[in-house]
Amino acid sequence: MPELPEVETVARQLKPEILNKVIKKAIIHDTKLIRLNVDKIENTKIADVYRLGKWIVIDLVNTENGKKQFLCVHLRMTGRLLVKEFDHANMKHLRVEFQLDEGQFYFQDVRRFGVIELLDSLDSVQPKGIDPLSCELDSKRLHNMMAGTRQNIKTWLLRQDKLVGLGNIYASEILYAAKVNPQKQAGDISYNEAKSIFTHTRNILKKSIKNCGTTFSDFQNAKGETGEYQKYLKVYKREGENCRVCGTTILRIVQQQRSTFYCPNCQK
DNA sequence: CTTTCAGCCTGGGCGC
DNA sequence: TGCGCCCAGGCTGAAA
Repeated sequence: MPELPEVETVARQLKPEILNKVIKKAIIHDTKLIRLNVDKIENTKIADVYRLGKWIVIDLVNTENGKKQFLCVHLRMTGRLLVKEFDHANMKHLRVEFQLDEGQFYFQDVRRFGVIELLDSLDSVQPKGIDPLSCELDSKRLHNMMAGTRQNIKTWLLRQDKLVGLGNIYASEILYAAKVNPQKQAGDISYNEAKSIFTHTRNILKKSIKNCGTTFSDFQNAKGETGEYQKYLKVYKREGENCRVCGTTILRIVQQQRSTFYCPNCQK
């Protein structure tokens, strides 16, 4: 599922392919995407491409009047932003195509959870939480943020108003690496545990970005390729298999309507 | 204020 | 072969 490393991968790959090109036309194939105002996007030059939380932001400048706009894309579950050439006949679930002065890019989404909209301001997509890769975050701040909350730590890690960018895969992987039981209350996390969670969050996200993210079934990067980080997953989707450290059977539990995978021996 | 939870959406996999 | 059912999960908005 697109979490921080997958979104970062798409933004990084997309940028050199479309930077400084001009959007000539957008064709919407899915009427659910009414928030995208097609007329206003014509003749806008792509000034930048980057990640903001789990959003991909494309800065646009109108070539006629200089007006700035932001094309914001949230992949949610199955969304893809693709720049590769397409055989249109085989292009299932194509939602929007953007025709450039040179080439094109596409938004494809099987399950239609994805969001794509043209905004005058970034206010509505500005993350409330802190980016885990930001230099503003450290162990002490993370520990302070958890103080007083009764939610379990796994659910807390998914809160985008606290940390931006973690999803179900990395939350399980981080807690396994940090040897913290996912059912523990966030408010009961010790400083040393918070420190371990902080360190492993950074390391896991960075390693996943290096490997172009995780692909379980749907994720593809901007060039239509899968990620590689699934090779390194220790607990996610490994229910019933053995822990690679101690051999104990990996468990699956449900927290907040979401699967959590963990080793009951390593994570006490 | 905090925390919980149904619903959105589709395709794949399973049991019968 | 096909039908019904369950599962995957990021996020919103309403309820508790």
